[in-house]
Amino acid sequence: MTTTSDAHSPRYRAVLQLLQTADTLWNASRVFFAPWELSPSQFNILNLLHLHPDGLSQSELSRFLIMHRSNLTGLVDRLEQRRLVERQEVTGDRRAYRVVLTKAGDKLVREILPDYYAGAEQVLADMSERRAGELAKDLARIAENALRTAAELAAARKLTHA
Amino acid sequence: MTTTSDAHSPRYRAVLQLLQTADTLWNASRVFFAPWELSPSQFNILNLLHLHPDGLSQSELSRFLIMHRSNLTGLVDRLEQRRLVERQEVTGDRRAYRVVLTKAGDKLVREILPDYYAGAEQVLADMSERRAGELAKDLARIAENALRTAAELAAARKLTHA
DNA sequence: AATTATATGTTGACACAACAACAGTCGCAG
DNA sequence: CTGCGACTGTTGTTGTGTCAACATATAATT
Repeated sequence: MTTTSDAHSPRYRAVLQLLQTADTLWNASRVFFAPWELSPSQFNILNLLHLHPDGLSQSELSRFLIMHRSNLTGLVDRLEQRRLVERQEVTGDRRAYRVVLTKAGDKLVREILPDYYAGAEQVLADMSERRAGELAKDLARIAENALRTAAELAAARKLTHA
Repeated sequence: MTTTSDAHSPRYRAVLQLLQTADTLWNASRVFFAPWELSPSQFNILNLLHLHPDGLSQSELSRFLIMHRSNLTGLVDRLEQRRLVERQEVTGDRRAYRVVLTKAGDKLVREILPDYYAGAEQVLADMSERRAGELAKDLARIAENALRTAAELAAARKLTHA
C-alpha cells in the first residue's frame, strides 16, 4: 500500500498504485453511503439484487461478490433485520433461500443509484470514454493474470509439499 | 464489485473493474504470503520497516498504510509476539514507540522480497513498461479525484445539515 | 435402491478495519 | 508554572472477511 514513491520498476509501481487507488475509492464510497447507513458491501448486495428481481441464493451472491459463503449469512442477516431484504424459501430445494429485495429495499436502491452512477462518472470525468474502456480492459487482464498466477503458485506448492 | 458485464457507461464499468481487480490482486497476495503465515497487511508493515531501518512510530505507520492508529496496536502486537518486530522506547517522548524490525524480521523480509517483486512483475508481464507507467499515472489521478469528490461531499453535507 | 459425492447455509475461531472514548504525555501561551 | 490544546497509543464495539467443520439436503454412481 505504501504511498507509492519508491525507486522501482514501473510495473511494480503500477501494482501498488492499483491497490492504493482501489482502497481510496472504496473509502470514498464508504463516505458516499454513510447517510443511508449502508456499508459498501451492503450496497453491493442491494444493487445486485436490484438487477435480479427474482432474487439470488446466498451462494450465487457469494460468487458474484467474490467472497466466502459464510460471510453472506451475517451480511444478509443485517439487511434482513432492516427489512431491506427477505429470505424466501425455494420450492423444490430445502437447502437454499432466495434473497429478494423488499419494497423498501427496492425504493432505497432506486433512490441511491442515480447519485451513485454520477459519482462514479465524476471520478473518471477527466478521462475520455475511449480511454476508460481501455483502462477497464487492461484491468481485466491484470485480474486474469493474478488469478492464474495464484493458481499456479498453489499448484506448485501442493506438488513440492506432497 | 458485480462481475462487470452489465450494460453501462465505460467509466462506470472501469470503476467496478478497478475495484474487482484490486480485490483479486489482494487475494492473490494472500495466497502468496500464506507459506510464511503473513497477512498482506502484516507484510506491508514489515516491508515499510525494511525501508526505514531506524523504525517508525505507530502513528507514522498508520499514515503510510492509510489506516486508523488503533489498528496498528493489534497488528504490531501480533508481529511482536512472533519476534519479527520490536517496540523500542523513544528517549524524550514517553508516549511514542519506535517500531523496528528484529534480525529475524529483516531476514524474513529479505527472503520474501525478490519473489514478491517477481510476482508483481509477472502480473503485468504482458504490458509494456511504458504502458504500465501510464496506467499508474491514470490510477493516481483517479485516486486524487476520489479523494476530492469525497471531501466535497462531506463538506456539502455539513452545510445542509447545520 | 443404497452409497457416495456435491451443494447450501450456519457456526465458531480468528484477523482486520473503522470509529469513539480514554489516559498519559508533550508544548506552548499566558 | 499553570492550564489548554494537540498528539500517542490503548480499549471496546461493530462490521467485514477468511477458513474449517458441521448438518442437511440434493445429485450422481454403481
